[in-house]
Amino acid sequence: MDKIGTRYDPRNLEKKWYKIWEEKGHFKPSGEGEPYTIVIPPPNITAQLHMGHALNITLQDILIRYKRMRGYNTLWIPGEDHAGIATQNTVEKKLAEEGIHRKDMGREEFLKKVWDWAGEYRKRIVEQIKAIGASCDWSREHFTLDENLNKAVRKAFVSLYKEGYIYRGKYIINWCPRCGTVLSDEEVEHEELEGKFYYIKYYFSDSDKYITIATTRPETMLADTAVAVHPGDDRFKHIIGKEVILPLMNRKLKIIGDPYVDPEFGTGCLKVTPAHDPNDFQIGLRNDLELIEVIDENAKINENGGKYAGLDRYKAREAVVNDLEEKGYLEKIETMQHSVGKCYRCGTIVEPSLSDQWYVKMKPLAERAKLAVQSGEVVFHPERWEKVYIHWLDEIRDWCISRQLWWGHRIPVWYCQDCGKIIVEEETPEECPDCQSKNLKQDEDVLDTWFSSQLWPFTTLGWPDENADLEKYYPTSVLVTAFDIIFFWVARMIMAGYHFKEDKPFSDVYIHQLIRDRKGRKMSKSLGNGIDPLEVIEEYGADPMRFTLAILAAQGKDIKLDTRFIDAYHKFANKIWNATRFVLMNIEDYDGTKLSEGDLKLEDKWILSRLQKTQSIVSNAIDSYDFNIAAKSIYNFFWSEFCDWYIESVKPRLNSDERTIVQNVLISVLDSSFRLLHPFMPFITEELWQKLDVEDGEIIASSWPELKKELLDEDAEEKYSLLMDKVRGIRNVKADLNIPPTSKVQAYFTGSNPDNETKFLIETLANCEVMEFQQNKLSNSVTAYAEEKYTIYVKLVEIDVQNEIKRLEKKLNKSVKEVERFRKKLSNEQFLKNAPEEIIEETKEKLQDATTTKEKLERLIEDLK
RNA sequence: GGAAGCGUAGCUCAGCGGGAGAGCGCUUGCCUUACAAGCAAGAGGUCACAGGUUCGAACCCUGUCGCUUCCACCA
Repeated sequence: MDKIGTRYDPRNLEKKWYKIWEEKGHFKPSGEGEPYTIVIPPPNITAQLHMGHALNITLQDILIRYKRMRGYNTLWIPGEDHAGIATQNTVEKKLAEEGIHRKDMGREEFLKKVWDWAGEYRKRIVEQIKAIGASCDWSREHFTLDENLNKAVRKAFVSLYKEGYIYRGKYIINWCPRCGTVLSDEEVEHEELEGKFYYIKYYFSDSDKYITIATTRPETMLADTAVAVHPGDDRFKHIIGKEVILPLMNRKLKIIGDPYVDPEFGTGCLKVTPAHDPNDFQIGLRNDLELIEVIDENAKINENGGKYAGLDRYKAREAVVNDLEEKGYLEKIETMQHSVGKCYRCGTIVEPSLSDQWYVKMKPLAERAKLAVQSGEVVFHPERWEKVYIHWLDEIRDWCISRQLWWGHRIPVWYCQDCGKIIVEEETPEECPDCQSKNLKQDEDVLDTWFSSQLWPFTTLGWPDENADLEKYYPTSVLVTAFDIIFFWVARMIMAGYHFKEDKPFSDVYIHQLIRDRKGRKMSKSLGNGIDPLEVIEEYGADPMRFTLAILAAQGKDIKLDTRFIDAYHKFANKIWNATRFVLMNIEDYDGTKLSEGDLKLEDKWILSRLQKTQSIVSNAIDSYDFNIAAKSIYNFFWSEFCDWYIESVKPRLNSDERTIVQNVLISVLDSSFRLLHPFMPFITEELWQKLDVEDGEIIASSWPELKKELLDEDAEEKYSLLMDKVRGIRNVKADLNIPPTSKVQAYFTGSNPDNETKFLIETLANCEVMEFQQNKLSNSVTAYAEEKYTIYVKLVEIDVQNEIKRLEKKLNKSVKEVERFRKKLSNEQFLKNAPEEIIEETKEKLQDATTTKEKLERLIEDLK
């Protein structure tokens, strides 16, 4: 038997075991049993692994390891996401440091650079995922920009196009001037900011009267093509059809009536800028207004902006406001709160602009996805996220899928340069089918990253090729993710699953929390409040980190993480280590003799019964995604019941002829505990299980403990629990009287004398001598501890009688209150009439017990006095 | 403007109809030969507030206040 050190040191053992598991092929599906499949939410290659990933990966790994041990044919497919904008930004930034712009090097050269970079970072993030212990099948690793994914993306695009879901059109889009691309509505984050509300006079063309219009973006007035009022607004009805002169630009604007205008807001008059505001664009369509663009793709005023051309949008705002003021057009400026859209990748304020983009019609796809959740085909855990999901689907708008980037799946669309034909095909066309021209040009844009991500649950299984894997593992079992990507990803996967595979992509969606710092703030680089999982693993080990995350994974909305917690569960790992050390030291001579009927003592029956119950709780909890309950339950069982009570109970027997029996139970409980703990703490359990040497192979591939009903023993549990009370009673007296635990006291129990087994245990655990009961009286050498079922007299050398009276009176006080409460309850006729029989019985018993205790205490105090 | 979640011990949170729980922190006593990263014993709570339902409410309902978040085109 190998010896182990006194301290748990995760450093070497984690890397060692990960390598062995992988080499032995334990991460691959066994090929037998019912399939249980998870596809990993592919982390962005730009991301440094953070605690959110750690939580996400830990929970998936718990499920996979648990199911693997339960005999499922488990498959966990790993992979990474190419993260279009984020990656391109990162590489561009790097190039900028060398003074290079991507346009200088050209598309091909730039992409080569990105691929190099991506290769490096993919490796890095894979290493980080492995460090957490993720038991995924690396032979099936995928990348969202892989060739087979590209094939899938092209097929998806072309079929959606041919079925009429994909269209191209010129609409107002969210433009990020920093990233130089369009963003989908979901990629815009809104933030409430304090802004200014400018009131501007627009004079009528035929009089010296004017109307006042309020706006937060005066620079866009350069592109105004109308003024709108509500058609039912009595104040303005009569001016509809008249014209005003646009200040600074001296353009004539027609006043139109449009129901969009809210008479209550601002002045009730709205300047209409169809090319730079989504609502104004709609008004423009309804009223056939001219579109004038004044802001270019770099957020600068273009040549249509007259003297302001070339100015940045904010500089232009200043200039416009100055001029307005100077020329007397500015009535007043107020401050107001309004929400501003920002790019979710770089934080730049987005510019609504007119642009030609590709869209997916979402309404028809959303219907099926909605039904899936309403009918229970796909179930969210916790359930409340279903509302969020359904609501989004109800309000869904078309999805802008083109991006003006280079890093991504290029749109499979070609334009004939001669006849203008648009060709949408999976394979690059040779010539134009209409005019046979070979002068074709592929669309410059790429697809939104989420367009490929939505196909992830089946592209990772080989789609669009039909194959055995797809047949066997689709639909997958569960998707584990955080709520922040329900719209981006979860909903779209469900839509895509039904559309392309005619089946759901997964049965369950488990939504976990976001990790925040201990003050509840987002972890971010700029705040410097991040906790780096790799540093945590380095300092505490992956196992304690995993256990911490699992035990904190209750159903709230975020986890406020503090390294204090990790420290606590690091101590738990150390406890496991040392308990094992103790057992190993005591089983060196174990001869392999199995137990036979009748060998077991009370404490053996008790711990084995407790173990069965713990097993049930852990299994049920994992089955229902209650990771915290599972972790807590095994923690309590192991530390408190096994270490603090069982091991302590059993120490003397290890030096007796019962040694073999105890060895048996120790090994058996430890073995099962390791198995129950393995999904949570894979490394330490593997290491120690090997030392225990109960079975060949690795624990990762061993079986989950079966519930042994014959070991459930309510009698033993009750008896042992009473014994625990008695032990606590004696310890209590000793502690209250400052008697060192090492000093042995004599204890007498009222009622029947404890049997030998119990007597022995009490003596062991409370360090006392249990004496044959005799009629005691309290005195300056005898004190007592009273409970309803017994009284313990403790014999000592000398006692401070006054202190002792105080101590007992304090207890008495509690008893009196209890008696009162139960008595009152039982004298309530309504209670007796309505409460269930068993509750009434229970209450009666409680009153009886409390009364007994109270009377005993009164007598004891009387004795002392 | 809608919607959701949360307010329980000093801190972080669990419990979610029948005697207030955990970890950390705190107090006291212990180097009891697995572990001082430990053992034992404690102190500490009108379960945000106000109503209601119930024999009984931290738990269910309504409202109020506070914190957080999501959605929404109010210029």
